[in-house]
Amino acid sequence: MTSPSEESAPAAPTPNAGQQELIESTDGLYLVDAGAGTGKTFTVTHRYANIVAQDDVEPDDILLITFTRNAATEMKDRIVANCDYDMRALNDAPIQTFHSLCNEILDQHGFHAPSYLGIDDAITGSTQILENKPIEQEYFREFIDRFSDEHDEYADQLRCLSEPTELLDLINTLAAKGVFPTADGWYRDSRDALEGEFDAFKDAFDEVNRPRNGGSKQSTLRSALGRYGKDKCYLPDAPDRDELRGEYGSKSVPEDVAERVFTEDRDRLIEFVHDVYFDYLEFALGRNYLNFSFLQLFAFVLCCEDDDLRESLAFEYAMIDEFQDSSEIQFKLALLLSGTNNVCVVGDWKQSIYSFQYAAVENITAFESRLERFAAELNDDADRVSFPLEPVTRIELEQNYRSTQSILDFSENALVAPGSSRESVDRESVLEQVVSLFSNTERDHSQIEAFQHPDEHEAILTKIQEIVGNDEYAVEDDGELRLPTYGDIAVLTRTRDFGRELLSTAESSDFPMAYEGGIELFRTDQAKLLLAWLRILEGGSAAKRGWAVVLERAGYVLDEIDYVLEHGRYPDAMEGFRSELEAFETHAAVTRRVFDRYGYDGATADVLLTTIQSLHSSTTMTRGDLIRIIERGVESGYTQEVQAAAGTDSVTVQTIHSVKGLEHPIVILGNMNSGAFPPSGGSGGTVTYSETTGLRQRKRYDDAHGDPHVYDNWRADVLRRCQPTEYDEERRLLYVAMTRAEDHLLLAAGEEPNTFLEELPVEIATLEPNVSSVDLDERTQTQFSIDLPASPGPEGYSPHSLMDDGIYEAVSDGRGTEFGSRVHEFAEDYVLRTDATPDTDDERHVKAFLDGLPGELRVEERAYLPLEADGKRVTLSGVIDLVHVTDDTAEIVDFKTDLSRHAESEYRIQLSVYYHVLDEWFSDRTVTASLFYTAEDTRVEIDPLSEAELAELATENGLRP
DNA sequence: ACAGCCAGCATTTTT
DNA sequence: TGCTGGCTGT
Repeated sequence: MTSPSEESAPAAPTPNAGQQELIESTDGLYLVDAGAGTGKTFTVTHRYANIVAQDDVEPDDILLITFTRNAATEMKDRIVANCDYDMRALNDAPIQTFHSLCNEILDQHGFHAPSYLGIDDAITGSTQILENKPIEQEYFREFIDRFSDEHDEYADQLRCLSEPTELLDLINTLAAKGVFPTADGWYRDSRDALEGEFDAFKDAFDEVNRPRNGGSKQSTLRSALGRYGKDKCYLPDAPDRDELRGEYGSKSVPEDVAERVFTEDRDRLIEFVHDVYFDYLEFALGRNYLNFSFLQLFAFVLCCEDDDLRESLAFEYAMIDEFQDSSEIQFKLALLLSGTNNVCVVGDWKQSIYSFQYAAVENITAFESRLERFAAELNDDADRVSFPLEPVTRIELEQNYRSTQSILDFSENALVAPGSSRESVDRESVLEQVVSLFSNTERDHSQIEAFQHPDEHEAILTKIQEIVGNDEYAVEDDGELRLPTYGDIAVLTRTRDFGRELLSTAESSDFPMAYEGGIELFRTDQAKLLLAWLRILEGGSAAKRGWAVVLERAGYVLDEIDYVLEHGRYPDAMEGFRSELEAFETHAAVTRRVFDRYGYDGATADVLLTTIQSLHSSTTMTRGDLIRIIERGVESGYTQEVQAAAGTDSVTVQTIHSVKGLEHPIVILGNMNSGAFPPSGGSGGTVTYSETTGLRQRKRYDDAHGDPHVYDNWRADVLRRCQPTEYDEERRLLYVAMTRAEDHLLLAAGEEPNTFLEELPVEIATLEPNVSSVDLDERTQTQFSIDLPASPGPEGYSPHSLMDDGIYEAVSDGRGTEFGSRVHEFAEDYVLRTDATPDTDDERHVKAFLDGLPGELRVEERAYLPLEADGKRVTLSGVIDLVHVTDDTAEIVDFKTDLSRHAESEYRIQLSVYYHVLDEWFSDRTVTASLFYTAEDTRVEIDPLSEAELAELATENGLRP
C-alpha cells in the first residue's frame, strides 16, 4: 500500500542519466520537462544539495520556489536528508512559495512600495494578509457602495453590474498579468495590455471564421451568430443581423467585422476600471490589509523601482518547481529576483490544470519567447535583467517510477481525445510536444478498463468489490505482486459533488470509503444550525427563519412549524437555551455552546469554530456581520480543508485537482459523463483583447416598463463567439488523473459517457451493479421486487435535507416551492382532499388523468396524525407520489411530461409516510414506511413489517400505537 | 443551410 | 433570464 501523502517515491537510490545531468548542471539557464512520476522532488533536492555544497554558496543564496507550503516543508525535509545542513540552518532559507517570499520582502522593505504607484500610504509590519475570500468580498462590497456614492460619473458603468465582486475578480486577474493602475494612469506599459492586440485577436477571429467542409459549410463563427440579436436590445448603431453575417448563403462573416468589433471606444470603460482598481488599492491599504494578488503586485513594483533593493535581494541561484502553475507576474518577479543566469524552472505542461488560479501554461510551453519578451519589457528603461538569456538548456526526465508502461502509453491518449463530437484535435502536433515516459518496471500486469451503467455510483462500488482480493488486479509491493485491498484504490472525480454522492451511496452499505479534501464548510448541518441560532439571537425578521430550522431539526413537521411560528409559542426548552446563549459575549462561545448542545464534536465543528475565532480576531465583527458572511459562504460554496478521520483500510475519494503529486495503485476515474467536463473558456495566458468586455454584457430593465436602461453590447456578443471552445485543460486534467495510477486504471461513466471516454482506445463495458453488502430496504424489495429510491417521496423531501432557508420558505409560502412542483402538489392535494380545484392547464390535465383511473383513489383525511403521550410524541406526515409499475421497474411519474406515455399501463399511488419520534427536542429518530393505494383495489395495504416496526417503536417510547 | 420552436440547464478546481 | 442543443420543416 502506498501512502497517499508523498510525491512519487525516490524510487531511484541513484539518479538516472537525466536526473544526474540536472543535478550536476548547476550553472546556467535550464528548462526541465519533468513528467509525472519522474522523481522530480528527488532530483531537485539533490540539485539543491549539490549547489549548496560549493564552498562559497550558502542557503541564503539559493531561491527555491514551490507552489504550496506543504511542498516547501517537504523540500526542506528532504534536503536535510541530502546535505550537511540541519533543519535549523535551513529553517530561514528561502525555500518557499511566491506568496510568502513577497510577504517577507514587503514586511522588511515594503514601507514605500505604495508610493511608486502614487498611493499615499505605507505597508508596515502590521499590514495583514487577507486570505479569506468571503471577508474580502464583504469589504469589497462596502468599498463599492462608497465608490458609487462618491462617483456619480460612473453611474452608467455601475448600473451594469449585477454582482460587484465581478470587479474584484477582474482586478485580481489583471494583477496576475502585471496590469496595475497608478495615480494618473497605468503602471509602465500595462495600458497596452488592456487594449489588447489586434493581430492576436484577428488570428483568433480568422480561426473561427474559416468555412468548414472545404468551403461548403459556413464557419463556426457565422453559425454561432445565427441567433445574433435574439432577445437582445442593442443601441441603434448596432449592425443588423444580415449586415453582420454577410449575405444569405455566404460561408463566413465579412472580414471588416473583426476590426469593427475590436475598435470599440473603450476609453471610458478603462477609465472606470482604473478608478475602481486604484481606489480599491487605497481602500485596502487604508484598512491595513493586502490580498494575495496585491502581495505580488507591490513586491513586483518594489523590485522594479528600487534598483538597490533589487540588487541586494537578488539570488545567485533560483529554482522554480511546478513551473506550469506559475502566473505571468510570478515569471516576471522571478526574473527580477535572479541576479545571475543560474535559473532553473522545472515543470510539466501536461499537468497544468490551474488556469483558474491565474496559472499560464505559456510560461512553460513558450518559455524562451516569454523569457525574451518579459526581459525586454523589464529592461526598457533600466538594466533590470542583466544576465544572458541564452542558451537555455532543455533537460527531459523520461524515466517514470510510478506506473507501468501500458498505463503511461494509454495516458497520452487523454491529451488528444476530442471533448465534443465536433472538436478536431491535431494529434500529431500535440504528441510532438509530449516527452514520452518510460516505465522503470519490466512488469506489466495492468488492467485498463472502462465501464458504464446508469447507476454509476453503485457500479463503481460493485467494481471495487470485484477488484478487492482479486489476483487479476494484483498490485506491486516491494517488487512482489500481492492481492489488492480497499486501501489500494482511489476514486478520482472532477467535482466534489460527485465524490460526496458516491460517499453517501457507500455509507448506506457500510462500504469502507473516505473523502479527502475540502468540504463546503458553510453548507454543513453544523453551519446551518449555527446560523439558525445566530438569527434567533439577532431577533427581528431573521429570527423566524432561524426558528424554522431549529424546529425542523427537532423533528417538527411543516404544519406544526407553521403553527409555532404563527403564534410565537416556542418550546420552553428552546426558549431557555436561547437565554443561555444570550449571556455569552463572544461569537466563539456561542458557537461552542451550540455545537455542544447538539453533540457536534467532529472535525467539521472544530474547523468551523476555528474559522469563526479567526474571523473575530482579525476583525471586529457584529453578529449581523457574521450572519451575512455565513449566508454568503453558503451561496458561494466556500470550502475549507477538513481533516477526515481516515479509516485503516478504505477507498480514497479525491478530486483530480487535489490529487496532483500523489499516487495510488489502482485508480478509478469516475464521472466520465457528458457535461461533467465543460470546456474552460478561451484565451488563458495573454490579454488578447479586452478582459473588460465581460463587464458590459448585462442588461437591466426599467422596473415599470420593461424597457432596458442598459443596453446589450453587440460587440461583446460577437467577441464572445470569437473564443473557440477549447478542452485543452480538461484533457490535461484527465491526463493528471490517469498518471496517478501505478498498477491499474479504470474509467467509469453513468448514463451518458462523454466524448473523451468514447474516443479513448478502450472498450466500454456495461456493468450491472450488484453491491453485495448494500443493505437494501427489505420491505420495498418484497413489496415491489424492484429497486425503489432509498428514501421515498419526491427528491428533497427528507426531513433533514430541508435544514436551511427552504424550510422557512416552505412554511411561509403555504406548502412552498422547495419540494415538488405545483402540479405535484396539486395531485397530492387532490388525492388527499377531494376539494382541490385545478387552476392551470397542467393541473386540469392531472385531474382528468386521476379521474380517469379505474378504482377509487380518495382518502378521507389528511395523513397528518400527531399522537402524544408522556411528553413524547409521534407524528406522521405524508407525501404522495404516482408510481408507474411494470413487471420489472417502478418509477415515479413526472406529471408534466410522462403522463401520455404511460396512459395504457398500470399505476399505483404511493403514499410515503414519515414517522418522527421525539423524546426530547434535540434528538429524534425518523423511520419511514410505505403505504400503497392501488388503482384496481382501493384497499390500503399497510406493510406488515412497518406496522410491526411502528409497534415496537411505540413500545420503546412508551406510547400507545 | 437555416428558421423556429421547445426543453433543459445554469461550472469546477484553491495558493 | 439567457443560452445551447435537438428536432422539424422548408
